[in-house]
Amino acid sequence: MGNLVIDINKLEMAASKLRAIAHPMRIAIIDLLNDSPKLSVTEIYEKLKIEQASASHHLNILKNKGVLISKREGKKIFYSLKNISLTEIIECINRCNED
Amino acid sequence: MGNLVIDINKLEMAASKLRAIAHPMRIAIIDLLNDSPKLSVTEIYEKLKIEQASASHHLNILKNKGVLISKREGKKIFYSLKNISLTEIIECINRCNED
DNA sequence: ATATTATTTCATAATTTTGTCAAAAACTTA
DNA sequence: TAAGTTTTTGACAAAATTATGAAATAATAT
Repeated sequence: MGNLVIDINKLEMAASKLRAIAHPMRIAIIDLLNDSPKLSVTEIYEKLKIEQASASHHLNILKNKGVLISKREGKKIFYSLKNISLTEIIECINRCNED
Repeated sequence: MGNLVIDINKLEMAASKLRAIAHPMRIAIIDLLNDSPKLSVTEIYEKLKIEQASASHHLNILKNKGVLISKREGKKIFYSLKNISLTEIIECINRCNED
């Protein structure tokens, strides 16, 4: 009785992951990466017409939340959607939205 | 190409729902309601030792996000977990946390 | 070393969330 | 109707979170 049924840490992780994704510029980044297997920071900031540092910042947020992965190849660092990818996330969202 | 795959509205709804739940006092409220089928606002604020208005605000947030439902009976208004309840939410969280 | 690419840090601005108070509303009972 | 409960609402300031831009730093390739 009265025992905490919900793990507040997991909740906060999930909430912060969704919050991270629910941002116009980051949606745009995810959208770009949904069409290309991988893109460098330069490609991303040029396509989206934002500053490099800004792109890096957003990419880092998405990486920290486990949405993206990065891999260096020569000079550049390429970002990709983490394999489990969007369909899983979207399924989760829809589940959360069921009323 | 470049078409928005994610519905930003659904994302924001899910994010805000999780954010609503991921709050210590609201977790406590959900926890209380997990043990009782229904509780009045008075019962809740007394058990949690918070102000009535504060309880009402939190309850309203949870109700707006579809976590709780309310029903008037005589003088009092009783809140309950919305039937789909916690197991669904917890499953969703765990899904979201899969790495 | 130099140029390129990306990250990190820092300051600051903007936004969101919270808590509290007082007033209003909804309802019941006498 | 008047008086008493119970709950909601709105307004406001404090606190916390998030966003943004500029400059410094790091890592790599040639």
